[in-house]
Amino acid sequence: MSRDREILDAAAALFYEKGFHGVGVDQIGERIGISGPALYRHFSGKDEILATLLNETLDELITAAAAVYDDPRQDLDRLIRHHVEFSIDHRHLINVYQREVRSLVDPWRRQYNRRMQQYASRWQQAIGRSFPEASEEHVAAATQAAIGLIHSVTYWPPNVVRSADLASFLVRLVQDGLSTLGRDDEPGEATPAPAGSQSRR
Amino acid sequence: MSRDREILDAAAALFYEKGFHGVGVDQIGERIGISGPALYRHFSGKDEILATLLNETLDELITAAAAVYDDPRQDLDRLIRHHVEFSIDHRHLINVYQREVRSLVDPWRRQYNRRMQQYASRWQQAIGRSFPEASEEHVAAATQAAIGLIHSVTYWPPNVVRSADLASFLVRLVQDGLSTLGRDDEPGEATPAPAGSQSRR
DNA sequence: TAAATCAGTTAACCATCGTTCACTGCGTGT
DNA sequence: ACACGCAGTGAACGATGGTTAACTGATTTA
Repeated sequence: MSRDREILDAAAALFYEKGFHGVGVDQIGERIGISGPALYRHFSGKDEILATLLNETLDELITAAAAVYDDPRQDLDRLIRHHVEFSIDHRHLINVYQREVRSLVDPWRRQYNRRMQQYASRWQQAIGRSFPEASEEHVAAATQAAIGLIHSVTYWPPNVVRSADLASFLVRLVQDGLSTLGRDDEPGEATPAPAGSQSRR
Repeated sequence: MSRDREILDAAAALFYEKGFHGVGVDQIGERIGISGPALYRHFSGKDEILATLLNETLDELITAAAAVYDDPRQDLDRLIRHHVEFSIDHRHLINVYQREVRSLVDPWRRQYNRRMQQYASRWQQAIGRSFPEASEEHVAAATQAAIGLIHSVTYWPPNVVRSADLASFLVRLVQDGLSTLGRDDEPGEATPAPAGSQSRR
């Protein structure tokens, strides 16, 4: 395995444990047997390590989201399943991404937000096509909700994650949540349950 | 408003923007007009500020989750709605909580994890009672998923958050997602695929 | 064989950060 | 009037972190 990869993996693991600002370059080096400033032979600095890490994740997500079937539902299902599996397999990468995008500095930050938005709009398209009657607003919200739900798996306690059919279960959860968009029961109270639960607003 | 409150609010806003380790005590003080070490007249240190912040959040969540109706579904709905509204109203607190629990140091950390687990098991109880046929494993996973989905709202882009019925929409999303637990279609493919939407090309 | 590049090392630099210290007004109670 | 505690201040300290510099040994290249 190349040194660059070793460094990236070690950094990913440490960022996951202590956060970007909570980890020093010495610790990153120590984990792979080299120490301290040797990292600067491979990266321009700590910032670039984080940026590379996040860009790699986005690369994979975006390319996997590119293929488009004819049937929108089939397409959406594919999107969901891939994102679920990726998020389970790369728990700490997704987790680092969520917590540390704000730690990116400005050369990379702008480009990053652009690409993330691009990925999100892929989702939004797939969801919008699958539920044509849903309002633009609801589709946008559902998009964020779906991705957010999947990402949340990176915060779950480990004993809950150790479940054989976790991936399939998560996929179904997302699908059933999204099915809200198919039912247009806009007016009235959302809760099917009997009266008693009061709602403000 | 008391000084303590001012400090806590300023810290919450800054932690939300730059993360716990990305913010200095000087910046916190500066935001409310005092500067630097004046904070130490009110808190024992930066750590205590974070701990107080997170404890406050948990206090409200736990006390609100205490009330128990007779009907489990009604109870669950109440839980969902409160958590949704709280998460929307206190976006940055929830966000800070998610990203920075690991930044807590050991006096507080242990106590905190215990309380959070307590809150999660309230949810798990409510969900388990509402869907008695679901397996323990699935109930645990669904609990994490529901909470995670709601928390994800704190990462959404602001323009998506600005939606009038966001709260109700989120509640419905969670309810519909959880309804997966009611259907025990373990074997076979998950996709229900009602042929209501065809792609026109 | 000699030169150049690569991938490390240790030491040092400078900035920043959390925290402590000595000190200062300012109300308040006696 | 006077002592006292509260809530500030600025300066200083020790630790740590990211980065740079000078140097070294092995491997590749001319």
